[in-house]
Amino acid sequence: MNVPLPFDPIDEARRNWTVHGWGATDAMSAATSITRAHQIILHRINEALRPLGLTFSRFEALALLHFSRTGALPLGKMGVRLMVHPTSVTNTVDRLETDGLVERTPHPGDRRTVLARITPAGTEVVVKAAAALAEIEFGLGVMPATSLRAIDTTIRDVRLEAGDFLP
Amino acid sequence: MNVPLPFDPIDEARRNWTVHGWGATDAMSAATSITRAHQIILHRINEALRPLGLTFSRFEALALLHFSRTGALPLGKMGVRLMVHPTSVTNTVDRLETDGLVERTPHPGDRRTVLARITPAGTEVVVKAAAALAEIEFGLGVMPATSLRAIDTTIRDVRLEAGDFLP
DNA sequence: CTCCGATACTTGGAAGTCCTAGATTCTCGG
DNA sequence: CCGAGAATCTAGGACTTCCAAGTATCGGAG
Repeated sequence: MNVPLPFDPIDEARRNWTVHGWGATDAMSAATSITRAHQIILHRINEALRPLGLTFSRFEALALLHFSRTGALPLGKMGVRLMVHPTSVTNTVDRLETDGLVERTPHPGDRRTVLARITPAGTEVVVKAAAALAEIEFGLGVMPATSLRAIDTTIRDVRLEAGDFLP
Repeated sequence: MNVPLPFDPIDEARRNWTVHGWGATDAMSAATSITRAHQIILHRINEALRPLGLTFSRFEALALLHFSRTGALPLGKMGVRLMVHPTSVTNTVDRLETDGLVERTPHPGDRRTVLARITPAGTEVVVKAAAALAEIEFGLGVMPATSLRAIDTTIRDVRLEAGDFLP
């Protein structure tokens, strides 16, 4: 399988970065860590969802619809809420529709807008998927609750500064 | 442009998650935050590298070669050090080679192995790119040094548990 | 010395993300 | 009321990542 390195590759990068005088070492290290963390948890999450025929992004879209009052939302609004590009939503909804978990319906009153509506099959799957993800704790089982909260709080500043939402 | 939401979408997800009794709310929140943070910094980094004709993954590969004693490494070793799949390295080196920033050379003594060697053009570009990234602080300029360190330390546990390296 | 499993890389395919560029449809100011 | 600009979605392309399979090579067991 995957043999672990005898040293931490990010520590090694820090050393090299410092030796070469490239600056912003802490930021480099944090950015690399976040990238790797994303990779690890995404892999674990998708592994847990595979038996259900879902991926993380499709699950997120499905959960958003499930949470909505009427079970339907305009694609554009979904993109904003999920913080992804509009074309990604089109792609995601395409797949979900192919699998019968969502259906597109016209918006009454605005013919530009398309609504995605979760189907009964979609509801059934999203509930199972949520249980599967809670089971593996989103791949973050080793992290104590205080660390999880700390990550949240710290990253909130970045999201805020990036203009995701108002204070 | 991108109008900020009047509320934090991750907070909203926490509420929904809790109301539905889906469990592991803190883990869900942290996983979503990490995903979003990755998205934000990757976008900023690639923006800063675009004028140089690089992407983040290509920069990482180039920097690794630049740091190596001889300027050349087997592709397999690069994959382990960069913590990505072997086929991703093949892809990345393909692009870098097309742009004349690295060249493939045979390994003396093992004909299975292919070495990627950084070229003078590659060296020139990677130094400029490092300066550009330090300039924008890897998209993490808002984060104080203590937060950057905290992120690092916390995520180290996840990477360790994922088998990235030995303690 | 030969054979067969392990290693190293590449190919082809599936997913996801984003961007640029259309085609519709709505809205509001003149 | 009508036309220009804004808003909404889709199409096509670039990029990354991964997986599954295939080819070539090495190296140790018998």
